[in-house]
Amino acid sequence: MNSVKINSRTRKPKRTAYHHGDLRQQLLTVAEQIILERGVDGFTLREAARRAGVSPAAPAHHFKDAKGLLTEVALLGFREFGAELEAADKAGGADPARRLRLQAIAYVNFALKHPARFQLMFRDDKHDDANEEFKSVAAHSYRVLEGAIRAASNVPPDGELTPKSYGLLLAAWSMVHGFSHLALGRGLRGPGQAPFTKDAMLNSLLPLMLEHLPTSK
Amino acid sequence: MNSVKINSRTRKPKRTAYHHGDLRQQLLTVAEQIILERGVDGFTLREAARRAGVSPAAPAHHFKDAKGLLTEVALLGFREFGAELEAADKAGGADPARRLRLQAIAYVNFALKHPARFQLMFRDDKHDDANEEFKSVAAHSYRVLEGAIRAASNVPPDGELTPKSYGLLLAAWSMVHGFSHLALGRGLRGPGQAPFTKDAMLNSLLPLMLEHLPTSK
DNA sequence: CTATAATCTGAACACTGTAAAGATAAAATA
DNA sequence: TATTTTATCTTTACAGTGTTCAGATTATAG
Repeated sequence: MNSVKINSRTRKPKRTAYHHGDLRQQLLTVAEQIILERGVDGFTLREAARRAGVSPAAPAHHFKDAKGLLTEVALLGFREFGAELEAADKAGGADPARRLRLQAIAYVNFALKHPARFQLMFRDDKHDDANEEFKSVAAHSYRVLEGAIRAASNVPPDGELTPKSYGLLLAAWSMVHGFSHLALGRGLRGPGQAPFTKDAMLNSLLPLMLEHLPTSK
Repeated sequence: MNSVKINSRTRKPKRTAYHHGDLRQQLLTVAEQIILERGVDGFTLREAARRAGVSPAAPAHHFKDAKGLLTEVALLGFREFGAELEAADKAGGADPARRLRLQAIAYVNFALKHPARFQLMFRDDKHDDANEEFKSVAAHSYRVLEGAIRAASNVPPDGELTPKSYGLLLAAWSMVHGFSHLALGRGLRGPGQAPFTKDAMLNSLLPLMLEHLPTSK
């Protein structure tokens, strides 16, 4: 018969070996599944341990505590988020308004595609303040946005943002961020109180709103 | 000497009477204090009971569960919120752009003055979906904004919003909502990573952003 | 004055995060 | 290879949580 690789850990098998072998990574994986299924606040460390097939105390050897684990998940989220913003920015070519618009779409697109991850990323109370890498990765996403604003406002990369350009940045950021939050909540309702589909929000509502995305100098 | 009213319940006295007398109201009061001190997720029902000087099981006689209590707090928040939006709207007189701008300021002002309450109000997972009164009160705030949008877009009170006017509504709402969220988080930082004061956010940053608040038809 | 209903307590249960001490196995060293 | 060291995981335990249930107490209605 097929000889099966001993200790092949694909899903969540009842582990036979005393050592897991890949616990750190698997905890990150199941943590993401849990917050997707149960929401950010539905996450529990014990449930994560359970899904990874280890005891409740095992995660402590890989993460300081529950917050530490979630910070790491949020960090990974910001990595992907920043990369997608950057890709959108590049796709905008030399047109500042287009760069900004494509970034805005990428922003909301990410939020709708990874709702739990996105919500976690902006839930400060679930992050470990002391994690410098997290702060650095999060700051990178900010700088991608700032780049497009600079281009739109003719502010050189080294100089400080002018008040006016900072106002533009705040307006654009707040707009996409607020829309993402509203879209992920229960507040946005269509006619007859029916909730919008994600598709409708992304392809109908968002374009309507982006008509009002400021791009001026 | 001064005769003291027996059982005068001003703060959190060790209650002598078996019945509290005003438990429902006091639970609402201490709940608001708790989320202010410890954040929305720092709230526990047992702590609320402790502060009210009753047993952990007592709140169940006035609220279905912890969610029920928080829903009530959020409801009261929306009452005040709606009233402040309405006042701002009225103060705008006959000028639609001014009505919108004053509402925007009132929106952010409320968020910064009552951070915990505001965050609770928009944390769907902490609300009881079945509470019709909550939904109704929350919807009222929405309609205040909608009113100003109608005025700005020349849409009569009975007709449906046009796509364009709905885009305007989404843009304005998202902008103030997103700004409020960012302002209450740890994301917004000034030069040298120093956090902005609430005063700076309200009186410097917000006006800068509102330069880009759309008001067109 | 009595019966009923509202209100609150105490004890219990099933959870939670995390700490401490010990078991196991892998890796490093001799 | 044999032994020590280190990393990883388990077991046990503790304090805290929300909520339920049976009973105690008091207010209210009849």
